[in-house]
Amino acid sequence: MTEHERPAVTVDVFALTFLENDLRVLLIQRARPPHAGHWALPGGFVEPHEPLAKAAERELFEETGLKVNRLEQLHTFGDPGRDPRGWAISIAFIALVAADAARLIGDDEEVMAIQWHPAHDLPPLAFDHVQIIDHAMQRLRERADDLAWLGQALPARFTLSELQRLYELAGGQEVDKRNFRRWAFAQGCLEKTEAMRYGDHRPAHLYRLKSVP
Amino acid sequence: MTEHERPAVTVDVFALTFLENDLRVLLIQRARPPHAGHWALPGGFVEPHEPLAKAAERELFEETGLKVNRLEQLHTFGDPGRDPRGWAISIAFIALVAADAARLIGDDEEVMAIQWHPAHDLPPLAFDHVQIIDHAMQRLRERADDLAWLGQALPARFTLSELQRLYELAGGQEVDKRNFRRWAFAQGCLEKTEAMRYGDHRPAHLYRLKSVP
DNA sequence: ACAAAAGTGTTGCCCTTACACCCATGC
DNA sequence: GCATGGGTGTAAGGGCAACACTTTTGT
Repeated sequence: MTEHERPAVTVDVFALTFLENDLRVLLIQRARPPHAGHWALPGGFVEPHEPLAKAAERELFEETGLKVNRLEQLHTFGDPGRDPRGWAISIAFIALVAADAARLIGDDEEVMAIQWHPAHDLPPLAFDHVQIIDHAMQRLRERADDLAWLGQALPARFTLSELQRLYELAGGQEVDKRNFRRWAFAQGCLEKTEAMRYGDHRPAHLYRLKSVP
Repeated sequence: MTEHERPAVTVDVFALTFLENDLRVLLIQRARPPHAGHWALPGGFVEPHEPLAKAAERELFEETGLKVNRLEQLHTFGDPGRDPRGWAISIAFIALVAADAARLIGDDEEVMAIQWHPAHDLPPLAFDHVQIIDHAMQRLRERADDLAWLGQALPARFTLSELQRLYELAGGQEVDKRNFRRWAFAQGCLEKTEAMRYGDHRPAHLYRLKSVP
């Protein structure tokens, strides 16, 4: 097995949240070449004998301070030329996270800045990360009606209007309010809380996801 | 980038067909260690700067003589210990192929035998290939009602009963004949041919998939 | 009082499901 | 002529989509 040339192997993480009424992607600004100054998905080299999901979890935490439980494998990218340093393949993961739980304090010299970027207004990206994000948004569309999964992008408590807006952005189409509410309740993963959200107008009931062990 | 230890990177192909009224998986018998004598999915090392799908296509052809156009990426496996030779990750692909188009004449000294194995009666397998097959069968269940995709496992012309049997095996549940036919036609990917299949009993009309460019 | 978001039911339609008998051929 | 798989239609029920007005708060 030693006779074969080997590629560098990395993991990249597409982390998505719902913040300020919009879908946002977690990006870091690279401090060093290649692509110094450009924005990129958090990620890095897999360590020897490290499970891939663990590597993704670790890199995400090192670079952004974000701790995530459920990473889902998305796709593996290995096209020639995707990394200017040479032959490299990357396993991409997708995670939905609550933005309020995130401090975003990285501990990595290679990172200049960390930011939740609006998913539909992205800066120029390093490597082939545009492709990775395309795949991820596609996956999001396909799984939008898995409410228990989608809801992970929301804070612990949220209004039904927020949930609906998230659902519409993820799925790529608008839906009727009453139909949505009926459908959402029927999914059986919502729990009404006593709390209300007070704001500009009529207060809204807050809901949370039923914890699924 | 040179300072990192690198894993061996391979591809494996789960090729499925519908043969003798049953789902069958293409397996090769390994001629050399590790796991000499055991059956395994076709696959092998990715060559430097080779696109992953190309590598899978090439390895499948070298080991089994099977040419396949549409390989779909399935999942990437990288758990420690999955290869006794050391750190290795594998990108698994899934392909549905018509068995009649397959000659199964490999050109590889490492392969002792090639066979379409009944998917529900598999021999002991090398590496973590049981896991890969589990994932693949899961994917099959999820996509069973994509008829244009599923139909690739059939020969160029087939009867509706064959299609239904394939559908039931893939999806894991039986369906009513009349309902299935109505639904299958409604998918819009079937074309009736003039030909009939003559056999033990009343002849059956043959259908084919509409070619999707 | 008015602007703005929260909240709430009913109806029609289509799609899905359940279900049973005749037909054409080989032996 | 009989055994075997091929082939066909209908009716009832459930789920989905369309649709508008009242309520509650902030200003």
